[in-house]
Amino acid sequence: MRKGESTRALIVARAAEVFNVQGVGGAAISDIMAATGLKKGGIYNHFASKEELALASFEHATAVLARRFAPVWEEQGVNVVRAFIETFRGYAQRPPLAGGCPVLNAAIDSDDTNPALRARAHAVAEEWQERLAAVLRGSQERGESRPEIDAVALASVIVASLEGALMLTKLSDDPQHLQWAADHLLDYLERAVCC
Amino acid sequence: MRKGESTRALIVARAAEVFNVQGVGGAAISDIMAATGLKKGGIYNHFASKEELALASFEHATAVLARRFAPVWEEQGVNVVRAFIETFRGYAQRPPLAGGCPVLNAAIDSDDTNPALRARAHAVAEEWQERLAAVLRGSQERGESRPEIDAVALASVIVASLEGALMLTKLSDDPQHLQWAADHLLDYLERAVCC
Amino acid sequence: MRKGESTRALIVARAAEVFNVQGVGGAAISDIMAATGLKKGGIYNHFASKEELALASFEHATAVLARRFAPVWEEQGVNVVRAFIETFRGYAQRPPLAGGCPVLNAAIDSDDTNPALRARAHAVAEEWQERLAAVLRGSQERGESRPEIDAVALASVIVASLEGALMLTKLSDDPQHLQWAADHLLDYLERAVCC
Amino acid sequence: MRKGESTRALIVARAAEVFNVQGVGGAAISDIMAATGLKKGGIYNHFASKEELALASFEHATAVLARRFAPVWEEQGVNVVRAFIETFRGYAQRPPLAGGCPVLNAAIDSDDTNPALRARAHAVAEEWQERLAAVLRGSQERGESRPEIDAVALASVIVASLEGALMLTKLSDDPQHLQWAADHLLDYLERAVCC
DNA sequence: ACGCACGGGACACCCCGTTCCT
DNA sequence: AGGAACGGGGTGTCCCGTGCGT
Repeated sequence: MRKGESTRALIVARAAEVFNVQGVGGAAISDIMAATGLKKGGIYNHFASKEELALASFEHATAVLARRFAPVWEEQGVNVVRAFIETFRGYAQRPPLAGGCPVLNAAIDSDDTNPALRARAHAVAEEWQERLAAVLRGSQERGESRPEIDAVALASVIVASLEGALMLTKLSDDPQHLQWAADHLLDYLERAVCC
Repeated sequence: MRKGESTRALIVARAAEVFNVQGVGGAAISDIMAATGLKKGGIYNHFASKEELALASFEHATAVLARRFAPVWEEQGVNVVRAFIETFRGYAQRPPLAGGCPVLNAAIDSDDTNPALRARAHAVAEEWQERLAAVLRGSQERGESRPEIDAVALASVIVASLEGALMLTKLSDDPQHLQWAADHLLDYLERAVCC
Repeated sequence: MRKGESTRALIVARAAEVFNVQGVGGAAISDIMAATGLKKGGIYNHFASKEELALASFEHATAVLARRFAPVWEEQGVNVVRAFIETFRGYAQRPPLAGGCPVLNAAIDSDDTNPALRARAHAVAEEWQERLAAVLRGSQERGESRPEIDAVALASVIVASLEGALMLTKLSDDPQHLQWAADHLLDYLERAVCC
Repeated sequence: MRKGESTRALIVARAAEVFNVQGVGGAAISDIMAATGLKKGGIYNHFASKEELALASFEHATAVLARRFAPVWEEQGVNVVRAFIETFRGYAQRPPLAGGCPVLNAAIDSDDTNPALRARAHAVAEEWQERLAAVLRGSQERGESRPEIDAVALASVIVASLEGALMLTKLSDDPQHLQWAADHLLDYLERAVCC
């Protein structure tokens, strides 16, 4: 790897956390400077603007998320859903990124500004739901799950519950909300699966 | 009401929406000026600082929320929970405030800055959960609900699911997520209640 | 005078010296900040850009020059020329502006950039020459000076000699060059006048 | 001449013009790059810093001047002075260096910065005056010139007049000023010489 | 009570000089 | 010798909060 690329990777990695904690609008380049140890010139050598850096940083954040969730999609059948829930539960002890779930943050943080960033967050959330829905539908087709359940709806509920619990956990600084949500979803899943 | 007070009320009402949409840090006084038609002097006559205005605005936002939820707490027994869920479902068509749920926004928007604002949002979320938990516990004590359910946990799950669904709705601009979450919770509730 | 106007006048007065010493391109806004005690916002409140400030500053510089030279034009006949030379000679002890003659500086400093500034400097130099030439021509018409002398040329020589001597004085830090030039011109004038 | 030396000579020659036109502070390395066709690394291979390049460039500029003035000092007696004036007059049609007289430019351009450059310019101006003064003194000693004239002062006046006229010519883009100054000096010289 | 101008401060982006690596 | 990379400074803009005038 060339010198510049490793520097660029460093910037992106640090900036991803800074942006995730402070928001894109709330973070100044000086914060990125402090986090990376580089000066302004060194940062603007790799990115034309703050927005470009923000986009690359979010891309990095989603890549970190993807790496965390990679084992989830390796599971078989409904175990995918269980692994997804457990992985989310792990956010409490071992967050993939400082500042919480980047999807949640990006959804709220960027209102109208940064439509690109918002689109990326949307894409990640959609991918999660689609994958979960596909697994649930497959389970139904194999007769392992109750057919009257709306797979798409359940996938949405799973993601929503976990993200919402993450928010409550962040707000109250109490990881219990995440545990409750995970337990609730697993419990609900048991009844939906067994037939 | 004196002249000044009505002006103050106007400022707070408009500022609440502006802050809810753009965030406290992202909103400039000039935005408040545009929203109220007043000039800077007119605003700073009523509030010492932007932060003070933000606090008063959030107070206003919670008051609006409280008014919206007032009928909920008038219900009897578990109907309180059902009414709570339905009220949340109504967010999609008729949001109490432009920009979405102020609790959700405040939870994400204010990371470390504005600890007072964060505390207020936390208090609202806690109040919701405590009231729902109390209702559920009362229902259990009266033998109307299954005793093995953790009332506090369920209250947390309800709030988390709805707030999370609100986030997904905002992210995808699709109110369906909220519907799914509400349906799911009502469905779950039915099974918990009937015995 | 309103508050802002006095501030503006202060900025212009200080900036005129800074620009005259360091040149427009060589002077940073931070130098103006240090010279005025104001911060950047306070300066840019009064001027849209550095160039606009530079123009206003040069306008101030020419006004200072005009005030210094005002008594010169009050003189009668060829005494105007003598007074002009003596006033220039006074530059050595009491420069009208720190950094030397703004006309000389502007002529060299602004090569292609700042054509407006260059035009102003040109106008001042032209005015001097025209006034001197008019005086000399009047003297010739009254028969007080030798008619074979080219008034326009002599006016040019006077200004050129004094500005050039000013340059040598600046370069060698020796006011003698200015004295020599003044003495030479006065001596030459004597022979041209008496007939 | 080795390859590197010819490159160095090319850089110096081009840079001398760039610096003479834009000033040392006003010229960027990128301007030198554009003028030479070299890249930054190619330039910094030969010069440790911009200032060192500026100094070498000014040295080159003075060498060009010296070559132009070499025939002047070959003349006999007061003809040296006449040749000096005529050579200066030739500046208008055939400037030795783009951007005007480097002595004049250096005197104004470098205020405090680049004291070395200033010293070089001073040395050139002094050398001119001393040589002219020596010639004039020699003429007086030989009884060819009026003894009451201050040779040193006249030398200063000659240089000052010509440099000042050069400035006016540059400012007004009219070579006439230079002609007038030359004519005036020659005319004055005639009267000083004849006895 | 409200408008406006003013000043302080921070920030994004740009450009330049210099060094290092190739 | 080329070119990327980095440090530093500079410009213009925005915003917050204050004070004066109305």
